[in-house]
Amino acid sequence: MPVAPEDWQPQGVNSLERRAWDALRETAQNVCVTAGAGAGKTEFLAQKAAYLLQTGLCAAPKRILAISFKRDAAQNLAARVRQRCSADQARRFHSITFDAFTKHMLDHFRLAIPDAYRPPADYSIAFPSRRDLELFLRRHGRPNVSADWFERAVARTALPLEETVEDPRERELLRAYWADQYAMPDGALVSFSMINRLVEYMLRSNPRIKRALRLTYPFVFLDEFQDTTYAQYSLVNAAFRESNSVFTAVGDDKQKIMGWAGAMDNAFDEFTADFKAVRYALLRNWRSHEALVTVQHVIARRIDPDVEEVEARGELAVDGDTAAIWRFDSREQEAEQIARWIRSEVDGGRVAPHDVAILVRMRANNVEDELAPALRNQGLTLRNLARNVGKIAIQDLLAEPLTEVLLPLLWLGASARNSDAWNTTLQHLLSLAGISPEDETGQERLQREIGEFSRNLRQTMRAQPPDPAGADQLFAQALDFVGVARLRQVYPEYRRDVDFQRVRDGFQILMRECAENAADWSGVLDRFEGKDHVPLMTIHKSKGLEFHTMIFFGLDAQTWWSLSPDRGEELNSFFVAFTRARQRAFFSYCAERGNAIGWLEQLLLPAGVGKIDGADIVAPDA
DNA sequence: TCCGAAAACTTTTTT
DNA sequence: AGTTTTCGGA
Repeated sequence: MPVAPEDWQPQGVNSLERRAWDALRETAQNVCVTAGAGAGKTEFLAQKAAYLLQTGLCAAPKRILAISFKRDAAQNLAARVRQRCSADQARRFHSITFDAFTKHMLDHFRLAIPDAYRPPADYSIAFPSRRDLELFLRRHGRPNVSADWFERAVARTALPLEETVEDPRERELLRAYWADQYAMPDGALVSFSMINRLVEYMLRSNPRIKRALRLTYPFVFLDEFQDTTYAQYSLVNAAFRESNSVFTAVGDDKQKIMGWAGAMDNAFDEFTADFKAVRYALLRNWRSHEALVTVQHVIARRIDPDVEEVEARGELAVDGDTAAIWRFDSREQEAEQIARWIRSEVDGGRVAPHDVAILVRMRANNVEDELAPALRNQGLTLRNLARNVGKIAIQDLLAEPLTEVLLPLLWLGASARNSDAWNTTLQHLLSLAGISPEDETGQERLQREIGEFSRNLRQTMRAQPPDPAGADQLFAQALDFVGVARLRQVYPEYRRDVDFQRVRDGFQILMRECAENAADWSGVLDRFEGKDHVPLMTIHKSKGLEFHTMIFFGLDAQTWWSLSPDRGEELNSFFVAFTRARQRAFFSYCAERGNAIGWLEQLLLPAGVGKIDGADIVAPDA
């Protein structure tokens, strides 16, 4: 039974701020919501979805389409809506990545693509490397064309090329590229840029499909809107411009750090103009406490002089400095003192190692070499999330479906009565085996199988103390139980051998590493997940995350060569780093590498950020 | 094999 | 802007 809109109350939270409430109830016009760091962007979208679904404003069979860029963002949003709504309602909330959405459209309406550009049904997804593009350009006698430029040209140029490209040489080159990709020896290879162009073309040339899409989705959410590329925006235009579908675009211009990768310069302004959107800015920060928010505001104002002040809703829960610049003489001292500081914080019971994130601007691998030994001396482990195990980064591996399936399964062996692991495993295997929630005998059979398997696993683990060979054995056992063939059938990203092997090898390598000198198997799995490790990552990877304490490593002019007061995006990435902190934000630099950035210091020091001699952050014999 | 110059690279997601 | 890799000539 739908709730009347005026009676609807937010689900699972006490209240919404005034602006969020207004933006939520705006269902007749497009809205553009600026949600700064910690403003509760995902929560806002989940509440708006609940509002639309529960009031019948979006009544069955109509659906909400929510588009995110990253898989985890799409999954988080979907999970929150599932918590807030009935299963029936949540089923009409489609939270999906941009690329998954376009690929579904392509697969569903492939036959509607005009002959000249229609890919074969059995195409594979390509991730063309710079090298691939250079090889193509060389093959076609255009070695002087830059691969970067060409990549963007493919992404930017609308189809059909015969009508949209004026320069005949450029047209011929792009046409040759499409032809080449379709005629690869192992079958057609299509990149997501190409899929985007195909779907945009398909929608432009098929008013009926466009109409059906618009009728299916009267409400569309766009997450992290500041990172939209021109190609994605043109697809949104082709699909929904001047339609009755109502948009809710959410993001923060101050956190735009993907411009170099093709994000639009001014996505919010263009969207506001093209879609006649009403703008709202959320004014609360639920993540950080007041002292940090005050400093954040100083940086925010430098990015955008018109930015409104934000109300801090985080609670201060630490003594002493909450923001400071740490100055060191040498690299050695910098690494050693930071390690000792973390050690003393952990010993003092103020943080766990994984609450302290070390952020860098770039080259996390080099920083790992510098910091890891110093941390090891203090009995701490640094986890560089960008590090490759085999051919995959640890951070990516942890988000892979293979990991999501295998890890809970292994936990069943390593810990007794782990109900979380049991439920997750059951869910995964039910869907892998295609057993429906109504099929009780099927469910029971599967539960018995899982029970038997976990007993076997526990036996193996008891018989075999952790070591790399044992890790291999357990991994093989778990993978065998799940079934490689079934896994690869259900997850299309594993269809090609190279793609599956990359993930499988990465898992095996990391598990083997974690099994070395571990006390027991649950310790191995803890390590695998990064429990009690100090995370190290780039600012870009930290986007969307939060940490109790953030240490930014390398606030020197050398690391930030391109940072100047008027180079917007670099200041944005500094802002992103700062706003990851719930309680404390520290910035380190050392004289050996270069001075701290003068103008940035001048910005931070009057805002109450102290400059501290690195020798003083923790006593030498502490 | 060595040297110096030139070029490349840095920040990344996606089934 | 600085570091690393590649390349050409000896």
